[in-house]
Amino acid sequence: MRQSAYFLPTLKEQSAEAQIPSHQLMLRAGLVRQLASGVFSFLPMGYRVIKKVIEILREEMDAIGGLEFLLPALNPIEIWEQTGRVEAMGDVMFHLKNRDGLVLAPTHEEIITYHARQHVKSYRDMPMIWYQIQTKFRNEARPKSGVLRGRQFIMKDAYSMDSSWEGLDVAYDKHYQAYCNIFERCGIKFFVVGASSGAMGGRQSQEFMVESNSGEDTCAIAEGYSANIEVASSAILPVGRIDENLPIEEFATPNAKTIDDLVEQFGIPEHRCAKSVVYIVNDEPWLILMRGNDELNETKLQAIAGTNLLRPALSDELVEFTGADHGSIGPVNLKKKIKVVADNLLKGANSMVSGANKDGFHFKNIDLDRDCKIDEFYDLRTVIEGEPSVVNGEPLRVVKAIELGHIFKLGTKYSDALGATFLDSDGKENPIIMGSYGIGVERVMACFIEQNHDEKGIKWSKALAPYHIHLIGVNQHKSDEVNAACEEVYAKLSELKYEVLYDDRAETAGIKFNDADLLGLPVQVIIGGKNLKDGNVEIKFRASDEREIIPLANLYARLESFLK
RNA sequence: CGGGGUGUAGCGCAGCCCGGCUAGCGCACCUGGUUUGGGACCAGGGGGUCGGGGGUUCGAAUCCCUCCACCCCGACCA
Repeated sequence: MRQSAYFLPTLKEQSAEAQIPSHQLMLRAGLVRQLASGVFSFLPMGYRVIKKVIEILREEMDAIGGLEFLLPALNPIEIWEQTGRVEAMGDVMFHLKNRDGLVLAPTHEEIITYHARQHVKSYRDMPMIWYQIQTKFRNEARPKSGVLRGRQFIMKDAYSMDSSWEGLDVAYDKHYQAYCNIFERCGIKFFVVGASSGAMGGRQSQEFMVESNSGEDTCAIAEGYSANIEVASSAILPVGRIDENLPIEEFATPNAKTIDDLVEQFGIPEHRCAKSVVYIVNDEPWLILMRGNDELNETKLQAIAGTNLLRPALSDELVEFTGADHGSIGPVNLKKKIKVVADNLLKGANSMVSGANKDGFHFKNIDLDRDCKIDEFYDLRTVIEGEPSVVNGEPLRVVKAIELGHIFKLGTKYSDALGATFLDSDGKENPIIMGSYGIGVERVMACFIEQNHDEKGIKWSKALAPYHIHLIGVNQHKSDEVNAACEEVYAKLSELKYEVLYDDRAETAGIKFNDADLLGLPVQVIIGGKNLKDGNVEIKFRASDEREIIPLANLYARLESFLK
């Protein structure tokens, strides 16, 4: 492709709008332009990268037996009502204003299940893997970070259908391996974490993550262990018992509202404090007891409660249920009998301090076994950097990460809701057992750039590069010899089927070099009078920024050995 | 949805607080000339509803009201 006839609007100056490297570089290198908040146009060069990503996705999905569909973004709302997800999605789902009964699909479990119900009627019809690479619409409350969180984006979404749970395990493992292949082929460094299934429903799920300060997720990782902070646990020791088990005693704490206050004013060790919070879970109050200043992990609470309809109680609710306001709540002498759950670290603990359910007072010497009734114990806390890993005690690192892909064992949530059943070999009707697997296409592109750039621009891998070779004529419009050599090399490279971008513009050398480094094609072939008079050309490898000056005659062999 | 910020030529910005001649600068663009291996130089030129609406004023990019868009932090997030 001749650059003189191409549309590649590179920018010398940086827009203040773009805050993260991938967003800045996608704008500067002429790959994308923003049309509205969370909505991007892909320009020809950027779309070539998208197509490279898509082709890798397609090859790897086909390799595990996936069948490619193209499902509509416009969906009848009735199907979504049958699975209860109109409510679950809430504002995230786009609804049309001038046509009742249609929504824009944020994902496609419902539609896949709908078609499966029509045609997958026997255990002999499975296993099946159906996938598509298609545009999703999500009305994000706050789009951000360029294409990383958009209101419209391309997703590779796949769905497995099996007649047995063992079959689901097989399909899940196939996707796990396919995803590893995909990200390795793209040249992205990633890790996999155990994750929460969120509102998707289902059992096991894992996320494919890229460590990045631009990420919105937080993960705890150590050798042999990695988990989303939403589900991560650690081997930190329980509070336990001390020998001196004194009788429970009330004491005045007029100026202590927080655990920190108790620690400061009364010298109580932080881990001997039990913090109480009240949540309204499905309209039912739960008192939740946590150690010291441990943070309640709401995602874990949602998983335990089996609902995401929960919220912290309001002040007047606190008084109604416990008898006290914030800062004086505890598990002993609750005004009303409400459900009490506690973090595992508090199991069997004694000599604890907690609120007395009377404003301005706390109890000390609480023995959780003796003085109050805890209904259930769960892992409810959010892990903290440095805590020992449950695998081998190594300290956990807590890092920010971008979610690139997510695989779920859905189970029968959607097949149950939509009545997608099959007959097994005994002639018995069963719901189809499903899995769901997604990769954000733009995120793959952005994550690659996050990991592969320098101050001058992008450093594309061969797999994702929009073109492989950047042929640069240095002042070729002033030299017939240079121009002739460029034209000859361009013709030859085209004949050899290389993907070559030929910068034949009448621009100065500096502009061409800087544009080339910004765009970041893997190899630059630089033809100028300086070297050409000795029969040489220069090649520059963008990833390493190494240069070689070689005889023109050797160019093709050198390129073949590099790009092979 | 709460908090903060921004909106002036295609892009990046100044001017606004403290109202006042024809609204500026850099880049880009057009014409002519000189240059030519890391974002050249000279000369000339085109391009503006100062985000929209309303108000105050002799006079508004500038002050007030209101709406909108975009960015950032938080909440939320399959």
